[in-house]
Amino acid sequence: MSKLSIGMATLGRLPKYLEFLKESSEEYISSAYVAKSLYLGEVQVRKDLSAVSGKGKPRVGYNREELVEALERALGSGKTTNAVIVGAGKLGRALLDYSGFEDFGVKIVGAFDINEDIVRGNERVFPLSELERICREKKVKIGIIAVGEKSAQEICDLLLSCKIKGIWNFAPCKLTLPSGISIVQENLALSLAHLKGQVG
Amino acid sequence: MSKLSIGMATLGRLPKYLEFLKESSEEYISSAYVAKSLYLGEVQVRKDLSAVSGKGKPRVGYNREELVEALERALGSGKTTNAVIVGAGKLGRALLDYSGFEDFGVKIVGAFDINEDIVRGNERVFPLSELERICREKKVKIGIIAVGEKSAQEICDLLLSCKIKGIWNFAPCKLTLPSGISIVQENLALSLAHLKGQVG
DNA sequence: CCTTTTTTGTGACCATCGGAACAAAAAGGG
DNA sequence: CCCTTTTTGTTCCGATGGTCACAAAAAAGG
Repeated sequence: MSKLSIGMATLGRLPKYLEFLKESSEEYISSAYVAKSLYLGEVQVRKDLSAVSGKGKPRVGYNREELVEALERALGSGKTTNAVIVGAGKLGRALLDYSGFEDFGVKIVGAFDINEDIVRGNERVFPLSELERICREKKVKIGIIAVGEKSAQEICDLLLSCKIKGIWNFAPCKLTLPSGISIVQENLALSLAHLKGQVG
Repeated sequence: MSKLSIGMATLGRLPKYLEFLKESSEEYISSAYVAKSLYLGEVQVRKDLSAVSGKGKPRVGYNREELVEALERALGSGKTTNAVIVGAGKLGRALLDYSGFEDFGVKIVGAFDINEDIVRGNERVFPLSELERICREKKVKIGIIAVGEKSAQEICDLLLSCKIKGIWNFAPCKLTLPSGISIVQENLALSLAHLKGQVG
């Protein structure tokens, strides 16, 4: 059944299903086929798909078109959320170029930086002074912090004053925010540390 | 007690504890104080610390110096693991500049790219043809894939031929590898999608 | 010495996630 | 019409992670 909240792990796989199903041209597709193609478990695929649609036919599989529609609905492809990046250093520009956010219905409207040289050199980078105006005009809901640890809290407060509802923080520090604002703390080093533990 | 394997969630917090404890100058520190300072739960702090040391004194707290030593041991600060980045686009260079890997005892020895302009313009970027030699000389154990989806598998195979033991893959695709090789799949868009679900 | 108080350490519970096993449904063949 | 086969959908189990509650230990004060 289509639940209101889809688990994070499932959500992460939905774009892969969507892409795969769009490329196919079968009328019906089985979970086993999808699983094999994407190197996933069969049960996992069925659970994921049942979370967004639950309309498979035994002995036949899933109707591809129905499934594509259901996936697009779940991913909110129709209802795009706008986001901004603050800090247009290497990380900020990497995120600006990262193609993959659209898969989840998130559009990066631009990056903002205080350094005028960076602003001049990049089409989608704007001066920080325009942050408030653009957030207002584009109804931006998500702010991505890609500045250093020292200015992260300051930028966070600035974003909050722009009526941002969610923060994605790449700076390696804890931010203080009022309740009602969502935050996701990214820690790039963490995955690497885990890998180090495994390779000994 | 000091277990052989520390959970990933715990591991991610250890550098914060270490940094905080190094900055302090108390002889004894309580879990409540650490928790409050780092915005964590008290029990979480105690469980984390007991995973690396387990030497707290009731009514007194943890001996700061002992704890710092235990944390450094757990993070393998003494035993650094070398890593290379393949692909020196914006993401690769952002990772090259990211300070925070050292906290976990991982040293990025350099990035590699096939584009000679990028190689010439960056001191720590080398031509891909030197990958094998440098991996051999520096005993590199971890390879970070920061190239596009199309060449990811090819680069993965190349890294394997350089005796890499672990892969950190930023390309949004599944890689096929032999058993015995560890892989961590990074999905930057996933966190953002989760945030979108919360603010939507 | 004994009680109180503070702090550590751990056991119990809940949520998420993934995999295995199994029940249910639908097509197809005799 | 019934039996087999394929595929879905669900239920159960184990592992991880986080929080609450409580037991255990050690200092402090009478």
